[in-house]
Amino acid sequence: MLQSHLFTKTRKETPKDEVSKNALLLIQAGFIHKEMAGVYSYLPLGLRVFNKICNIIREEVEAIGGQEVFLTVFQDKAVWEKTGRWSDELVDNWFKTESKYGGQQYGLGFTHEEPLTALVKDYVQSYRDLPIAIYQIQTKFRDEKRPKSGVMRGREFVMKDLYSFSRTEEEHNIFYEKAKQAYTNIFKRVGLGDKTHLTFSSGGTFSKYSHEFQTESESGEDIIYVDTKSGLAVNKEVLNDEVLKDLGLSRDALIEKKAVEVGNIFSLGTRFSEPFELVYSDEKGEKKPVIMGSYGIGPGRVMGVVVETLSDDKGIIWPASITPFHVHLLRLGDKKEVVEASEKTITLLEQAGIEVLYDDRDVSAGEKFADSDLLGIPARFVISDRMVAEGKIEVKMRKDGVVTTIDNSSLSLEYLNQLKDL
RNA sequence: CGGGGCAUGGUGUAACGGCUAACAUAUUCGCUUUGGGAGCGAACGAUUCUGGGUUCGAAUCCCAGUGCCCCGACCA
Repeated sequence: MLQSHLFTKTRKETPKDEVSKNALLLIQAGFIHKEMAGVYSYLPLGLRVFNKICNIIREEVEAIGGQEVFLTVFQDKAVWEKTGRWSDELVDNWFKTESKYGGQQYGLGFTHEEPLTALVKDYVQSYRDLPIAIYQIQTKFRDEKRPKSGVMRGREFVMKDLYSFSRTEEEHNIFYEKAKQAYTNIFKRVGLGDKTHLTFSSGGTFSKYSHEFQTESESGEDIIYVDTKSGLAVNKEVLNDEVLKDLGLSRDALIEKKAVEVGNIFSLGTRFSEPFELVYSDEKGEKKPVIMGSYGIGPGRVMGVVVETLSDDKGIIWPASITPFHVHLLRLGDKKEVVEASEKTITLLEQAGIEVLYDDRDVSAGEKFADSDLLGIPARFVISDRMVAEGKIEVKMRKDGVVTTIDNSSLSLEYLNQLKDL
């Protein structure tokens, strides 16, 4: 990709109407664009990161049997009245709208338990139809009283929401554990593994606990207590002696941390299957309620947390798994030999399946370096007069700043492949 | 939703109630330059958030609205 053609631009100054690190950097580097408070558009760079996060989620969710669907944003009032959740008293963050012709009311989905349960009822009647796990990656709308922290808490945001439908408690628990593992894998793969803790939180009506995935961050709104030994954590909301005893944790070993909730898994029991009469016939022809669970991750929030957690004072630092490009190749000067060497290297890289952002712009070296640091692509290649004369390429790693020079002719496939997996 | 703050070219800022609203950056053109946001010259770019009011005169003072940020409350 030619940087001169890339639809976006870095800014020298940070926007004045943002304070949070994630929004400051993502806007300054040209990944996102602010539309309104709590509402952000994705530009090409941001979308590439976003899509990579979504694809990692897809891989892990499908590995445990999830099947992707795409439900509607518009919500049917009648469906939500079945659980009572159409009510503005019960749900305070609905956005609702109506047709200016018939006056028909629509809700803009803030979650999708109701419509999906209603939908599944049309397709599940027998024990043979179960278990199933259905997920989507979909825009949600929540009328937050106060959007804040950049992309971390918006009025419009995308969420991966997965719902499981099981025949029995035991079957549900098996899936629940798989989901827990899948989530652990996801956060590890996007580069948040070290700082993300499986956290016990309140469970609601149908189970004692739910589990949150909380990433340590000063920008977080939650307080968690991390057990230094196991890495498990307890949300402050549920921390008491009984809980500690339950979990076999000692108060002395806990460390208080601020954290961001990046994922959450929840046993729903029959909370939704009952009002919708979602039942199946078992082997004996007896009707039984379906046991449900729900599992959410916000890919945009994940992107924000990665920026919060991994950036430095020069800019963003992307993990290779979700970087918009694997390599940022800076061409210094426009001498014929330099251009040729650059293009040759790009061909080689792209043949190895490496995504390259090629800074072909006619701007000063300093500006290219500064932009490169800001954008945060993990490996920076520099091809200049000096390098070409020596038959070399300079490689600098964004993460630790380590600079090496490699022989132009020795770009082995092995070497290149590791750039995709740093 | 309660409290506080802010609103000026695309972006970031300046301007005692008083000249043609200034500077930087970005953008465009020319020349020079190419290893850490380069230099010189020129050009483009604003209904000072909106609506009222005070005043001979308002970016500036007052009122209302809107938007944005922060603190708090809230957060399946």
